[in-house]
Amino acid sequence: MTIKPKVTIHDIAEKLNVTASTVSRALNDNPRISDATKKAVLKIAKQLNYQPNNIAAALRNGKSHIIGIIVPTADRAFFSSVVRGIEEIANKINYKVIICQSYDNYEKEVQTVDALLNARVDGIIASIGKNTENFDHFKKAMEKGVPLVLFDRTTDALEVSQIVIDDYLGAYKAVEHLIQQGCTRIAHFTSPKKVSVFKERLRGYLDALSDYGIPYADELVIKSNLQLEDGRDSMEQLLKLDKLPDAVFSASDYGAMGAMQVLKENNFRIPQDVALAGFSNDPFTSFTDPPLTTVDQLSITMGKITAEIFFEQISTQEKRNMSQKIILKPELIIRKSTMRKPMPDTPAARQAEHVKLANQEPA
Amino acid sequence: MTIKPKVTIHDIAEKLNVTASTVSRALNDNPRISDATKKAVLKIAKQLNYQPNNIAAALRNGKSHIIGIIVPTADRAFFSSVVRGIEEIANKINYKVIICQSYDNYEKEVQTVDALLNARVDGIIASIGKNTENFDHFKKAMEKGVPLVLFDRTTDALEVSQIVIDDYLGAYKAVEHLIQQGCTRIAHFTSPKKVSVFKERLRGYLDALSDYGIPYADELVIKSNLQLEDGRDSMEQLLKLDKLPDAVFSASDYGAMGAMQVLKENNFRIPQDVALAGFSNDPFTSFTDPPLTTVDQLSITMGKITAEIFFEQISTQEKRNMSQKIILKPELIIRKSTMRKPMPDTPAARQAEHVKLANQEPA
DNA sequence: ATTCTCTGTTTAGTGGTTTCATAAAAGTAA
DNA sequence: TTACTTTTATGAAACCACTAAACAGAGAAT
Repeated sequence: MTIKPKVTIHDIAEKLNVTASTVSRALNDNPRISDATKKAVLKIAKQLNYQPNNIAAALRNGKSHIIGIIVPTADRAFFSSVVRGIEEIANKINYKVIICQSYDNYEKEVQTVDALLNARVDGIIASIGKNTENFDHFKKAMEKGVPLVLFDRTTDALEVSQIVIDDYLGAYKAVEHLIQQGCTRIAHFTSPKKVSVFKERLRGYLDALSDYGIPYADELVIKSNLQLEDGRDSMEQLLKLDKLPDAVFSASDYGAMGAMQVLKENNFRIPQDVALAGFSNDPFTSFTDPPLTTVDQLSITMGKITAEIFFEQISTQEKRNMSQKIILKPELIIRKSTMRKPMPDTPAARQAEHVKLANQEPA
Repeated sequence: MTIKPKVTIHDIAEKLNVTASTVSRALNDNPRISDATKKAVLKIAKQLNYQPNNIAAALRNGKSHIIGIIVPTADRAFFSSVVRGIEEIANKINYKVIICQSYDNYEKEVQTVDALLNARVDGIIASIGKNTENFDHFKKAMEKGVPLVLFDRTTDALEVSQIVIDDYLGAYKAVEHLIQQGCTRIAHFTSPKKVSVFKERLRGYLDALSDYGIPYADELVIKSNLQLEDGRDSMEQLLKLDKLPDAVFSASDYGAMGAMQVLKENNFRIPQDVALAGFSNDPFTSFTDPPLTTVDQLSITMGKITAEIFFEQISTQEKRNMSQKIILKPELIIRKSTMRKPMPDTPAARQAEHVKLANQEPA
């Protein structure tokens, strides 16, 4: 493979006996250049196989046309969907996205923000790590004039736009649904971490119980990391109670899945003996048996809206310092794991019977 | 938010009464600068809140320390895992990754390569789109001296390093396992597309049958897009046959899942009546009932190896033009959907009984 | 006295973009 | 037609922030 020599606008200029500035203007379709010259430049550019150098332009313009995304990990369904949504919007207006993973590690997150500032990204879109309690690194970005937008895992400690879903409402809807299905002893799996999403889901759970006059029982709220194993452990703990729950609302789908496994291993019927609901609408939830009722987080939508808000903000100078909080309404996806009563024949009910996933093809 | 003024190495230089080059060297820990000067520079840099400008350095050095990744879509489990693996390695050596989606669209893929060349990425890692049959855009990148490495969806038409899994072997293993479980009429779901992975899986299926003396039956090989719905349709088609199959090996997990749904709706027992195996080890496969036997594609490993090969290649001049093809051995994940005979008590068997997913936490 | 070594400076890029200047062409008013 | 203004099309040079090759001066070693 012979590497072809690099060609710059100066090479084009030389060929045409004009200056580099003329070539630059011609390539940028500047109205002050005659059509004839533009055509000639374009022709030679093609002929010489000219490749623009964005880096040089970025240095001069102070804009890289690149934005940084920070997520805890790139391969979790929710985050990869958001990333997909962001890239989709960014791509349309010729922006590129750098993706960085914080692994929920505070130091890594700090370093990442710094690395993105070094790279001179035009802005940062982030979902804050689970262990982050100090936000100086994000403040630093803002002080440097780098716009910041947060999604899902956000904080009110920063004056920035945030896009979140209403975790409280999602949880409330789920628990309300369980109550309407006749459940009266509803357990809840939550996290001990100080992450707002879990606190909100707990609040939704508590309020729904209280609104429907169902007494709160301390032993029914179990804290864990909400992974599959934790869900199993939590369910086993519940099975040791004198009075068994007749429903479990887990703040995560994985937790609910662990509970489902243990229930089935112990020959409980779902939902007749114990109804089960999760949170996130992870792709796997539609494939369990029974399919798992869960709360959809509108991940792709969240990515697109996040990107739209972001670009709106960086495009107009006035909006640069405006911060807005967008709260998406999550959707309760009712599936068989909670259907103790026959559903009325609504579109939603039919949908619940026959679930399919979009946009998933084999590799 | 008041935006602080930008500070450059010149500002630091001025403060210390040295030149910018001295500052530059000091910051890069160049041995020609005395420790005293280095310390002084570092101190002032910190004091002035200096932020290095990678773009200027990139322009000067001709290296951006950014690599581009092109995948069909970023939110498919397999690809997001690979991306995760690549980012992980890249991050360790201070490289950033730009992620781009081709949506399996040829024109988009061509544009994307061009955009990455404009961005002056130090290399490109790509998985080729399903509809791409001309590779000139990749050749162009190589001609410009931008290293290219392909993974999973690759082509032999380019002289580049490729990292793939042995689809043939994976399929062979799956079918062999079905045969060993006593299945003799094994159907196969495949794709009509000219993508090598599916052709290889088909070849593995055929060879396993032939090696074990099982006759090939044309009506048992069904072509489709391999999505969930396609799997359902294909299974329904199979159920209309006079002689039903006693196993289905689908070239995709979604296809297998569709089949599982239809079989359960028709009260067939899995695996006793029909055994089921998929391909990809998508996260959902461990949560179906019964859990689905499938072929693991080692996605994170593939990402890491791809990144390692890539960086090895760009770091040493001699290796730049060396292309190697790495074929990973896929692993057959045996789960209940194919276990018609009791398993011997091996570690693998115990693992199949009790599956858990790593690194999956709630959002 | 000569040659190194150490530490820094000078200078010249890197590839575009943009401000300011300018020559030629075109338009306008007397 | 002449004199003056305006417009059009382009050039020259500065600039963005950093880096590296070539060069230089002081003190140490030979």
